Amino acid sequence: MALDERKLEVLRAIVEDYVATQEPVGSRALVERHQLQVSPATIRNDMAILEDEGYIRQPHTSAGRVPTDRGYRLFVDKLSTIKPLSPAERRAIERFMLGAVDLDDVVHRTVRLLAQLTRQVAVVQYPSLARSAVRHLELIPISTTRLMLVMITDTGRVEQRLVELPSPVPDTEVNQLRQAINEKLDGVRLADTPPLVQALVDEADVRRRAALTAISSVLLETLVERTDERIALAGTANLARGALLDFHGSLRPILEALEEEVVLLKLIGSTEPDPSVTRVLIGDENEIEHLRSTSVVSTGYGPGSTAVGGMGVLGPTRMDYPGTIATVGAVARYVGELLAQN
Amino acid sequence: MALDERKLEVLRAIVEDYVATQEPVGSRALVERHQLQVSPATIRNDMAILEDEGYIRQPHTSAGRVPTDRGYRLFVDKLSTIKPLSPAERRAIERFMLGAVDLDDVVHRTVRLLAQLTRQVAVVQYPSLARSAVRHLELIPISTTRLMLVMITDTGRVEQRLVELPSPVPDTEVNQLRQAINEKLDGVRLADTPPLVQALVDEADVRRRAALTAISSVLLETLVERTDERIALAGTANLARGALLDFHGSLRPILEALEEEVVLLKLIGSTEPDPSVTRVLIGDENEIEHLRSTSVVSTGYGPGSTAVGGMGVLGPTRMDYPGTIATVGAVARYVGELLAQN
DNA sequence: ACCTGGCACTCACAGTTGACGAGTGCCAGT
DNA sequence: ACTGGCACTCGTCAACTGTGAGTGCCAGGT
Repeated sequence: MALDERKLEVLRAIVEDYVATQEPVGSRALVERHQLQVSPATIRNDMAILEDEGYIRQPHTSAGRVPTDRGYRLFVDKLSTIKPLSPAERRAIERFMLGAVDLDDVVHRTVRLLAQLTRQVAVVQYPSLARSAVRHLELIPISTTRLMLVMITDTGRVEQRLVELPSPVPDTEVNQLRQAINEKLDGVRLADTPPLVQALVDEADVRRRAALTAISSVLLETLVERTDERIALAGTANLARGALLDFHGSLRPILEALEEEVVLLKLIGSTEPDPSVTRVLIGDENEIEHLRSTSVVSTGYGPGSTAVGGMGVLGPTRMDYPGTIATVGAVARYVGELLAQN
Repeated sequence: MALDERKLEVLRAIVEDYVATQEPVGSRALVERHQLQVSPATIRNDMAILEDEGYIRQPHTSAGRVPTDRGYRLFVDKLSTIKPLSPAERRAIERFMLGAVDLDDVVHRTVRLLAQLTRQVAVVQYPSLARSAVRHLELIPISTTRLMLVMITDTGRVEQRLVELPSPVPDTEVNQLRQAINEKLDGVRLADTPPLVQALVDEADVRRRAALTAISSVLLETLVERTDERIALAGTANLARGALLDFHGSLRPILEALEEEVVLLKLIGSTEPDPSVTRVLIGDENEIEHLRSTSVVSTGYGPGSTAVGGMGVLGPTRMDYPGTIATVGAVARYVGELLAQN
């Protein structure tokens, strides 16, 4: 069932007006605000068809029309052109990100920037450990039977764990362990480390074996197996803006969902390896029940052409899709470049 | 103006009932639910006096009475006894905190635990760098002109910064630098490091001076001067629970205030060095304008008898003060013990 | 085949009214 | 010093009404 040119134009007009005004839009208002060269009655007929097809609906008789999730989907896929960022926005991105001192700082600034630019809730996943490679492993003696294991990845993440040694190990021995471990693991992607770590333990002479076993179990258990994904969140206050209309008043379930890191990861964690793709999930399409009244725009980011993490924003289905998509994409690209510089 | 015994009892009853039911409480309900051996009319007289003194007020004529901020203050200071935690709660604390792998994990678990137990918004400050001491400084060569500076503190915080060297430095030299720095700074409280760092630079022979200058400036600028306080937040969904009644509907300003780390630090950042003191800020007493309709219960925590950071919860002025105070105190003590073990 | 003006119809919304009841303050009596 | 009684206030709720926006449909025009 193909919709003719004008009906599509009507749908676009409805989406744009509704997003802007937040009020159901009627046939008269439509012909007035857009240059549709026909009468309201004609538009009404088109609207009736659009409603039959499920693209728009009436909140109640004698109200204007509102886009359905399906309508937004068609709009996003076929009717919208991506808005280029304004120079002011470009400058905002650079100014905001300048002077970040470490990865934590980068992630925090990014998430706040996104929230501010889109005026929505922003989510940024830290570079995934699973997709990072080891840059360096450091062993720092804390006492004779305790080591601090510090792992630095190529994406700038630094993780540290305390290792309890079964028996005292002298400093010189620690140095040798460090060297051995680094020789084996340097540059290896975390997901590929398990067999190498195992080999390290197996090949070690008896003297070192106990210590290496302790270290390797900490390494494998808390850094490799437990996919320790971290998340930063900002802009929840933006949810409260149109809460009454957008979420019929109850922010609670949404705020609750946002506190579950697992949920957030599902939303923006990129299964998509290509960071140049931006995904849009509209209302219903969302798997998480409590977020059925929201839309999510997300993408991956990374120093090269493969994503190491995801980021995105979440807002009411009634959102400015073209603008949001452009902003999320631009910020992700910028962060990717920033990461590439280290 | 001293209030006699019964009037205080009436105030306590009003606070308790109002906190429980969230509805203005009238004289009849009061005599029915509490064993005040007098008639409603008598209570009404007492109430009139309590109202004159500013401890309670009427939302409108012909409604019951509601405590004022001043009334809550009197209640907290004089009328409430601290509820001991239930065994279930004690067990919850232990179960929840067990198996934390690093400081990040401890802080995250703590803040979620607090939010869950009190059913309010919880805030936890990371151990303040300013109050921590250096346990170890590590220099990790990334390339010949780049070092990763990793600082580990006695409170378990690990911070890392990239240092750009003006000229290449060989690995052996890096080892000597590391040793020199650690000898000088090990165990020193961060606040006391600047003169020592300066001395290090001054005493260094010319060969090392350039590298040391680079390192010291990163150290001083981003770790010592910039009081890099970090904060974890959880339980914002709890705000939405009674939002309509407690905050006349607008969560927005509160959520906004909670996104400002500076604001949160003011709230719970302990100026109080003694972690056994629990502070309560009620409504008006709060400095931050947008949080005038909330109360904050906070305390310091630390491995010993001085606080290294603060934690607390924020909720509507109508909150269960005795329970909240007890919970915050218990969690803070538990975390303190946990930190002492490292 | 498509568009248009006209018209009857629907229905949310806002404002009004009145009954109800919770709660008070006051006073006279014990 | 407390109590019962009583008049009074005022918010809440439900029922009712008028208004206007917006629709669907139809008959007529191009």
